[in-house]
Amino acid sequence: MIKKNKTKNIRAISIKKILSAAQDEFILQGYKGATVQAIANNADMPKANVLYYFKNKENIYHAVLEQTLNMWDEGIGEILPEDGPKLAIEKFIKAKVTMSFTNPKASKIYAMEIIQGAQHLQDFTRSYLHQWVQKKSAIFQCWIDNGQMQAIDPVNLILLIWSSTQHYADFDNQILTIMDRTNYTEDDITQVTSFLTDFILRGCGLIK
Amino acid sequence: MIKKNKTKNIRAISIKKILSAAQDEFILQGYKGATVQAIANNADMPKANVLYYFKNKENIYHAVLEQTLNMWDEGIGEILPEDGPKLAIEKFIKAKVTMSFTNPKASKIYAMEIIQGAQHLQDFTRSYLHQWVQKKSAIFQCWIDNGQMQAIDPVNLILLIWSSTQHYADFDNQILTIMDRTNYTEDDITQVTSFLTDFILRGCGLIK
DNA sequence: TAAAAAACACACCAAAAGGTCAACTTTTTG
DNA sequence: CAAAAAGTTGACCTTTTGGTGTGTTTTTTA
Repeated sequence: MIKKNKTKNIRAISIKKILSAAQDEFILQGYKGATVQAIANNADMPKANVLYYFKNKENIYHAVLEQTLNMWDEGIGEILPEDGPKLAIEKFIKAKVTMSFTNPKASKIYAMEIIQGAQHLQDFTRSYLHQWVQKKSAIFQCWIDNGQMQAIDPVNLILLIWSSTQHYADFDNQILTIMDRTNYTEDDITQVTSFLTDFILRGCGLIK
Repeated sequence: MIKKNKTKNIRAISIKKILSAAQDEFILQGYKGATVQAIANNADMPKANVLYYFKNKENIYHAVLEQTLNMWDEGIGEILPEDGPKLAIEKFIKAKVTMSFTNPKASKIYAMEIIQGAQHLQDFTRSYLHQWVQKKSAIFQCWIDNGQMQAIDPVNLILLIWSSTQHYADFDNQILTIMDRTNYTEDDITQVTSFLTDFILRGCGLIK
């Protein structure tokens, strides 16, 4: 039993190393540009060993993508009817900003996949997204109908929150260049959260 | 003289065809994934002919990138001190939204380049951007100091406008999936412009 | 502790792709 | 109209790279 854990660990650790190395490579070089050899070097193991754990490059990418989608899913935040518009938006923005700053790589992989036409994304992922937006839009619409917030198109609002938060992850290079810095600091995350929260709540007419 | 124009035309037309084909390929496949052969097929000419006009693949990409940056530059819009905050922001948003809908490909190429670490972008481009933001921020700061608008961090404001407008180009696939459609319509551009203009002006406290 | 299973790793192969070359055609020039 | 310049193209070469095969070592099992 004790020994069984050892190989399980070897497997788990190896896969983890490979996926982490692969994520970096896929971001930097794109799907085709990332070579199995480079991933192997990055993971400190021979190429054949990488291909022992994953049949081929596409499987590696799929695993990275799956990991990414899980993170995206976890970090998407929740919009609950009982929270009301103000608190719900605050929570939503905070979740997304936190995600962007703590896991920019997942955001980048996802962004590249979508920009390139979501060639590797399954249909169910797409319909899942569609449904998510549908459901959350309905909640916003309720609040609008109840007079809890003014009439603002919920879909466009969701898109704006997504784009403005994810931007800090996807375009970190550009933003850091603009700010004349090399890394985000702990401060940035709170600073950006408060900027976006204020701005968007005001845009929604929920604060003055 | 007349004859001279003929070859000039051949050249111009060929280059145009190649760059257009290349842009599509680079978006769909990434830099490494795009093959000269595929670009040639797409442009309806043999590979050797493509390489007659451009020494190598990197040069093709550089030409596409240059074209992209020029468009980005033209479409960036202007922020003029004499316009005052309200009109300036309106113009800025309109320019960016129009760009996103009429030339999504340029936006995508640019986005991918930045996400991947701007490996092919010259330093001067980066410093240019830095200066642009610096200059425009100063104008916003002036308006704030003059009491023409409330104190909102100009850099984050510019980033929000960039991200929220470009999102419609870069993530068009996702957005269309969410909306259950296959193409943007003429209407979308005006609809999005008015949504973003209202929302952002309200976020800036420039309208109620 | 010995056999089986899992992990490791070198050497190799075949296909893909970037790029060159040399011959040929069309257009321009004077 | 003839020579030069520009454009076209198939064939070929070389490097890269995804993937396999085979033998070895380590770990598990009973």
